[in-house]
Amino acid sequence: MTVAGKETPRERYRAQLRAEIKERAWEQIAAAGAPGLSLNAIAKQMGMSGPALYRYFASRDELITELIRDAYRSLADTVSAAAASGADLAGLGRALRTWALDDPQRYFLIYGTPVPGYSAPDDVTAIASEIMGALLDAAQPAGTAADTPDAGHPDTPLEAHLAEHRQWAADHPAPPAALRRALRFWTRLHGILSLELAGHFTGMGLDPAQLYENELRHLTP
Amino acid sequence: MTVAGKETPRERYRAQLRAEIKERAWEQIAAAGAPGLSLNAIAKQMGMSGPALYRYFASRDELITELIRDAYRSLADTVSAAAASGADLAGLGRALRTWALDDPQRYFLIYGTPVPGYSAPDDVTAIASEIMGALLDAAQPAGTAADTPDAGHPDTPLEAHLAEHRQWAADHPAPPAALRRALRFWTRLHGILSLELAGHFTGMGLDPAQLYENELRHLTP
DNA sequence: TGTACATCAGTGAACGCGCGTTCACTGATGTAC
DNA sequence: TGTACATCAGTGAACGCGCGTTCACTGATGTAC
Repeated sequence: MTVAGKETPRERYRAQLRAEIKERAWEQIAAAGAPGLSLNAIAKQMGMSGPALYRYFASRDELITELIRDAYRSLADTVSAAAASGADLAGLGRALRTWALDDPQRYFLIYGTPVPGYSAPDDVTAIASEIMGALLDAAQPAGTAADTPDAGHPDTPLEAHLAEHRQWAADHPAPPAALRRALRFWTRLHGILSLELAGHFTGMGLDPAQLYENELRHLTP
Repeated sequence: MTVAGKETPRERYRAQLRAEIKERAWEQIAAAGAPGLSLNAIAKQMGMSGPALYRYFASRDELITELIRDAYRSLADTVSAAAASGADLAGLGRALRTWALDDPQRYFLIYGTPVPGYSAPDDVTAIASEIMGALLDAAQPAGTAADTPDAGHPDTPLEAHLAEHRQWAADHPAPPAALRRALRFWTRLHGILSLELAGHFTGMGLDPAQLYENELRHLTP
């Protein structure tokens, strides 16, 4: 960071202000959810007039799109960092939960209720498969059949399906069993996590941490 | 239905119009998501003026609250009906998916991104535990230790936790293993389902139905 | 069966608000000679 | 080092819009005698 290089003071200031706008945007989203995001409200909170923000973002939609991108990026970095530090699947799972609890609305911006008309920018699919790639790296060593002769051969219809469509993991060359493991890891943890973040377990009097840890312990099969 | 009884024509008309307002509300939610729900827009679509709706709902919030209640009720009825017709856990799972696919935004109104300030009305927790009760009924016969002498004794910390806090299932007297099974059933299927409804699998080129069926097949452990 | 009254559905005007966005303009900051 | 010009951040007024909600009122429907 702080490469400075060709960065003029004006560019630095621009980047700084863009960053502050995003920060305030995240605060607003945390306080009222993404649909309540308002450029005018952000401007007011920053002590400037509404139209001023249009120097930094072409429209409200562009700002939201950027926030979504940043959310994906942040999650990918978190997962990759955990994987790089030698964490196993369970470790990645804990990193995921920590990241989600850190800002629930950021999690929901990625995995929450979709807005019927809107669809995420194309380039986030690349980041999404980067995330799945990190999961696959961690799923592989412990993969059920990773070191058996048949490692590359699917033994269930689902594994066959997954092996045929590998775009979601940027054509990662993991054995089918690992593909299945990684995907199941993701869907199961998302199940508990999204219910936790929405407060459903609290309403039921249950401890989400215990449910989550228990699910982590049963990832192998 | 059609009990008529003491129902005056005026009451009948009122009930009918209330129902039509709700129908239009669901259409709007399906088209633009819950945050885009507007009383004025509903009125316009029904060919009447905005203020007219205030004869039927005290406020926008009251309408939404009612829709949430109806969504819970509809899901509870669906699950109960499946259970009553002798479906096993997998059968309930398929009923759940059918119900969700029938109106994704209705599913998200219950299980989707929470609005930071808002909390669901108190009485829906009763319906929520009715749902869990139906799951437990179906989870019990096939419960791992349902007919062993130790049926009532938890054999994991999680089962102990679940057995101590049974409010979420209206104090249903199921053995701990069944509690764990039912809860896991719910969180895992919700994981796949919510990702499917949000379109994440489509973006990945995967077939949600196969993932779902595969997960259903692995519910026993 | 007919009249007098009460109930209630629906209207139209109005209030106050906040939204996204555009536009012409001021004033400060940087660049070129 | 100083002047002339271009760049660009930010302002304030304005546009058009839709929102939730209130209020006084009209007109139809039901009720009581």
